[in-house]
Amino acid sequence: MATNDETLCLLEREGDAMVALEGDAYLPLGLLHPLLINSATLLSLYKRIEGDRPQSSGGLDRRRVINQSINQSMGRSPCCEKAHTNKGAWTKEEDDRLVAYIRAHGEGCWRSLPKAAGLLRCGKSCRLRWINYLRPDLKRGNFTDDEDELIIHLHALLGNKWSLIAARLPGRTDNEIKNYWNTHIRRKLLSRGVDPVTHRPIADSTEKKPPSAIGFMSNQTEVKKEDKTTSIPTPTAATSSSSEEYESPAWRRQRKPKLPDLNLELCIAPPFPSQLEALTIIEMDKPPPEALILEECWIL
DNA sequence: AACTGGACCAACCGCCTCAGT
DNA sequence: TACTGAGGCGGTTGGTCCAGT
Repeated sequence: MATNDETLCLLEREGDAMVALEGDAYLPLGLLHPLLINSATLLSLYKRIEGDRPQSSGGLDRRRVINQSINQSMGRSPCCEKAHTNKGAWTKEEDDRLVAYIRAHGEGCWRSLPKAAGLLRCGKSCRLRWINYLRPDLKRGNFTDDEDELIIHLHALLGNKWSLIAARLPGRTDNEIKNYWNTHIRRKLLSRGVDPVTHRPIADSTEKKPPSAIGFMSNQTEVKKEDKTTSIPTPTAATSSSSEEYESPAWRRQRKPKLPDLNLELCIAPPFPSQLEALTIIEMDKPPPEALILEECWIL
C-alpha cells in the first residue's frame, strides 16, 4: 500500500485509531504527526520493532517492551552529577545567568550549558526553565476564551499530547497548558456536563474507555447503567496512561467497529497553515473489514 | 490569630525517541 | 545492526498562596 505523506490509510484496530503500514502492520494515529514524523520515519520505526513479531497484532505491544529493554541494557548514566546540582526554585541570579548565556550562545547542548554558564543545575532543569519561563516569546497572562476553546478542541483530537497542543498556541508552553487544563478547563467541561477525558456528555461516558485521542465508542453498545454516580475523576485518574486499565478484554468485546468520533467541525484556523498537511485517506487493495474510508482529513 | 484545605503552578522524575557513531 | 546519549515528553510532586472556619 502507499505510505507516502499524502496517502495514508486510517482504520480502527482493537478499538484504537491506527494508521496502516505495509502488510498488516499498524501504528496508533496518536503517534503520527506531520510536523514531527513522516511516513518514512514511521516505517523505519515500525521495522525496528517488527522483528519476530508472532502475529499481526503483537507488534504494537512489543514496541514499549523493546524500548524498555534497550534502555535497561544501556545502563544509562544520569543526565548530570546530581550531588553537585541545585534543585528547587530558581533564583534571580540563576535566571540572569541562564538568559545571558543563551542570548550570547543560543540554545543547544543543554548538557554542557550549566557548566559553561556557571550554573549548578542539571541541563534538563536549565532547558525546562528556559522553555517554560524565561523564553522571550512567552505570552504571560490569562488564557482567553478563544484559547480555552482551541485547547478543548485540540485535546478532543489529540488527547494529552500537550506539546502538540502547545504548538498550536503561540507563546504558550506544554507545561502551562497541562496545568491550565488540570486546574481550569477540566472544571469548565465538568460544569458543562462534559467528560474532560472523553469529551462526551457525562451521562454517556461513565464507562472507562481507552485513552486514545479519538474515541471509538460503539454506537450500538449501550453504556451499562450500573453505578452511574458520574463521579468526578481526580486529576491523577484523569491523566492515567495505564493502557491495561482501559484495555480489558471484556471492554474490547463490547466494542464494535464504528466511525471515529472525529470532530470534523473543528473550524478554528491553525496558526501555522503552512505546517499542515492534508492526508487523503485511500482505500487499500485489500482493506481490512473495519477500514474507515474518509474523503479527507486534517491531522493537526 | 491560628489552623485547614483547596487551588495553583514551577519544577522534578522517569521514560521515550531518534540522530549519530 | 547495535549501541549511545542528548533532547523531549507526560505524569507527578511539593511549595506557596489564599479563602474559609
